[in-house]
Amino acid sequence: MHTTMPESHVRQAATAHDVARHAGVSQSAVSRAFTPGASISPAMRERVLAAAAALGYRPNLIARSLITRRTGMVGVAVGSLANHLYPGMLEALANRLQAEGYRILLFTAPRDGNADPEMEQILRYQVDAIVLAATTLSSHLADECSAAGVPVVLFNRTSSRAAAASVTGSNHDGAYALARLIAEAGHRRPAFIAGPPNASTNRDRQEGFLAGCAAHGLPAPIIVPGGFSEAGAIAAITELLARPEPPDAVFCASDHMAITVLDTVRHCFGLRVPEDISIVGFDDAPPAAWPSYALTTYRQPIQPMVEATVTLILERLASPEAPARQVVIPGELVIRRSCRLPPGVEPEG
Amino acid sequence: MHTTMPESHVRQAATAHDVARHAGVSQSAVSRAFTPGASISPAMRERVLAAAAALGYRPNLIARSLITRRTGMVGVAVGSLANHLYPGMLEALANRLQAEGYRILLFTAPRDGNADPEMEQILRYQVDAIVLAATTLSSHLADECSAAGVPVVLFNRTSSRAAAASVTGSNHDGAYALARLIAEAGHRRPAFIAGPPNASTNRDRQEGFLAGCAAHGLPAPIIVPGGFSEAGAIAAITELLARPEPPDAVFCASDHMAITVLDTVRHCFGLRVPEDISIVGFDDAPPAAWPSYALTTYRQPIQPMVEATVTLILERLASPEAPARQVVIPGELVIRRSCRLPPGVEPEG
DNA sequence: TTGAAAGCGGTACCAC
DNA sequence: GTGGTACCGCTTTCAA
Repeated sequence: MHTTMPESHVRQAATAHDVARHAGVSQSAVSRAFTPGASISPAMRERVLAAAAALGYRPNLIARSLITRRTGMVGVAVGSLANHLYPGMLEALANRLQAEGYRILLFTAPRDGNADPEMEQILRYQVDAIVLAATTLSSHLADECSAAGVPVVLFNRTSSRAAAASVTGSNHDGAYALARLIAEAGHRRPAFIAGPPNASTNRDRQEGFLAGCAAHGLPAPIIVPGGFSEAGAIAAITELLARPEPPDAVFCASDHMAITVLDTVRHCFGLRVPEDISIVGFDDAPPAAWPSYALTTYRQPIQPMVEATVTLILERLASPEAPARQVVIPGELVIRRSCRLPPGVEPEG
Repeated sequence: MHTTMPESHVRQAATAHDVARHAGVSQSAVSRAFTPGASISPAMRERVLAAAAALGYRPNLIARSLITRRTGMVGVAVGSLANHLYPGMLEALANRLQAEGYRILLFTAPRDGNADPEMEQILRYQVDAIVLAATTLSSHLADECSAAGVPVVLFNRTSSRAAAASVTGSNHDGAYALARLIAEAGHRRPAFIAGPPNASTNRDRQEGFLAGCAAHGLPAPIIVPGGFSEAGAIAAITELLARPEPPDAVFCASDHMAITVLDTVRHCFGLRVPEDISIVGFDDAPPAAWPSYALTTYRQPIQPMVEATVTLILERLASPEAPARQVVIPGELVIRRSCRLPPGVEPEG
């Protein structure tokens, strides 16, 4: 003999109304019981909570958002997760955002380019903010979001438009530092395997590298496109090594490409790194630290970058009228063993 | 003297009502214009669409979901993305789901164990379905979801409870096949570096490996816990190599651990692989194929697994009463160079 | 085909 | 502190 249904499958979910009836109180009271800091007596809250538990009630956050105008969802657009920098970033961002009471609505930019129709959807979901972490996404999209009044933070890229906030590593300075390291280690023929020309991240690294080479007495590097992809990187290094005067130091615009290049150089061309050729990357993605690679690179500190991203979001949510800030997180040179060392310098680890 | 605001920033987003007024029609008409297959004349639709474009109207999917009872969101819970199998899985799943008109609401299980409070949130968001891809999440959670009437699919794990659908690779058979390979290559002292004992995936692989060893004349393997983590894997291999009779073949319960073990064995202990010791893994995660590792492993085919996951979701959404299916996707042995070869067998690549 | 009106499940303001 | 009620933005009967 039982009074309440024995919780069978697929019952219609209990609503605040059901709970109110069950507890013999108003529906408003139910709402208050689930609103931290609302004006409600302990006795009442107790009573409501008991009824809620009995019915397996769960507040409908979607319905709530309709009136509060906050969904608690942050749209995150990522390109390929094949770049080893992004899985860690995504996980850290999700954790940090969860701690602030937000969840990630994830959008992946399809390979074949045009992500705009999908991005249109992201706005229809009334996300509270958007993080754009795909180098390939048009900045037109960022404008679209800003126009819709949704705060946008560009992660690991910038935009010429002032409306978008952004968080990046020190791309220019990092690449400059790598050029200097290469010069001081006595290399004479630098090369640069580039990412997509329209990616701000790639552009800044290229500029920094060229400036660094020039400043430290190196000739202008050979520049070959690699497109931030494995296939592109292989094609690029193959072309470089086919030259009559192959480079003695190669800077890859991302660790992802650098790892591929390292493997290719060693296992396809039988070269020793760094004795025959030095390879450096950018990011300090996890595999860069693996002993098999021991890649010399420039770190983009994920945790601080994520931290800054969340801060920017919260800032703009609090005061939408404030100007968008562009934050640059300083990185650091990580000297391992894939690049010849200048006199007196020791690798880490 | 203007009638409509000149679209400045942060205007309140236009609603269907605004569009209706602007077009001089009813709000219902606006709704119909944006509902494929609704009963509306071309002229009317045209008129509404024009007004919508003029106001920058975007249908509010959240409000819609309140009445349709479909949010178009699928909750996905992942553990650490450090396991290289998951980023690819997540990307593939997001793409596939997007093609079906669904987006991913992402939840990450915090390191320190208890994910239940966060999981409670996932249900409050009224997701249409849930994918559990974290080995560490309690299956109690899966029950919770089923009880709430939300279809659940376990990815890369199973549960003893019948309520949850699941998709896994052929863990038992794969591990069995690896044991056979090890035996036929002439090894005599097998070891197993295990994952968490309560993970179904680990359990199945262990059972398969033990069975395979027994069936092919090998002694029972030494079993050491590795916890699916890098630190655990290092501790495990260190312990194994300190034994008076160290193993000559080590099966790691995941590629993630196998990669770490390979690096440790080579760079910390100065051993040659596979001449001094054979290492095999499970998953065929991307780094397994990198030339520096050339890891012999058993493939879990991500694409078919994701496909099956989406199919299961769609199935259960269409007929909630149908029994939950447990799908096993067959894998295949991937023979590379981290394990000694049986006579006559050639590595791939 | 079209418009009016009743909700969907909550929150917030209003008196009491 | 509590209950009543308007309303968030949309879909969906129901008549016209």
